[in-house]
Amino acid sequence: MPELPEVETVVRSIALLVGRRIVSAEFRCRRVLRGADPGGMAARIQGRGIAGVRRYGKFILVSLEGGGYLVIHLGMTGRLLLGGPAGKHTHAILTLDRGVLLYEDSRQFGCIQFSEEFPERVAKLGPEPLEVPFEDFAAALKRRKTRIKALLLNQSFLRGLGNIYADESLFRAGIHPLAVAARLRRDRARRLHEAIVAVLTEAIAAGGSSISDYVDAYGRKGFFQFSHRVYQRTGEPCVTCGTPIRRLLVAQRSSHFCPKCQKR
DNA sequence: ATCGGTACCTGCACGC
DNA sequence: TGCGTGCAGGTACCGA
Repeated sequence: MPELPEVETVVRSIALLVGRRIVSAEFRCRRVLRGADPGGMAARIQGRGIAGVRRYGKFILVSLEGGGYLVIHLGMTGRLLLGGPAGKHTHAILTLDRGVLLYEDSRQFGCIQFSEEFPERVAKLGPEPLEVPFEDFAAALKRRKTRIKALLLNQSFLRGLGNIYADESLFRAGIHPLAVAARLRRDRARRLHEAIVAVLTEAIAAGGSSISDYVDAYGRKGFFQFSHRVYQRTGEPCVTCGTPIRRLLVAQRSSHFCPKCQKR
């Protein structure tokens, strides 16, 4: 679910947590702690103030007063909610000096971890797609022989794109998902760079895409799903030429494209 | 060093 | 009503 625009929307919706204090913490699921001890982790964050909330690709870093970070990834079905009753898939409850923050994740692909240092996993990510200069992007493309769709999903290439926005960007750039990255000519790389920026910017403005269960911290859905041109539109007519949208597997992920507008 | 494939979970839509 | 199948915004890990 949550790709860069959704995570950005969540981060903006919890920005008001800065300055509040974590009074107590409860962790109910070892899996989303990646094996850490629930009690020990709660003890380390209880009583600490929240100094900042930032997004790095699809990661959320909550920096704590006195040092250290809560490192949160929403996986496929993760949610951060301000208030509301805890449910079957509530794995973490942070009680604040004002309000409560819940972490829910039905598939448990996401995680919450505590790190004293800036986390290695985040440091290793590629550049932000909305910030990377075109020359850097083009040079990185040239070095990769993999298929462009797989590369766009690779977080060490760019951080934050997922299946929806990779497909939507490739459509807007007129590039076939199986095109080899290193063989893209400069003008096509330029179109792709511009398409990524445009798609992500529009999606953030729309509050992200709510396919099934994505909501922000107030439970509000996004509405960029109404602007998808190819993602999960298999068989429907291309908005540009009317050709039925096709689906194929690339790197084990569904890829949606127009066979006429996106030539190999 | 890079790849493609598989595993990890739960829930839902669908056909029978 | 229930059961089997396939699919879903994600990453980590394996062997080639």
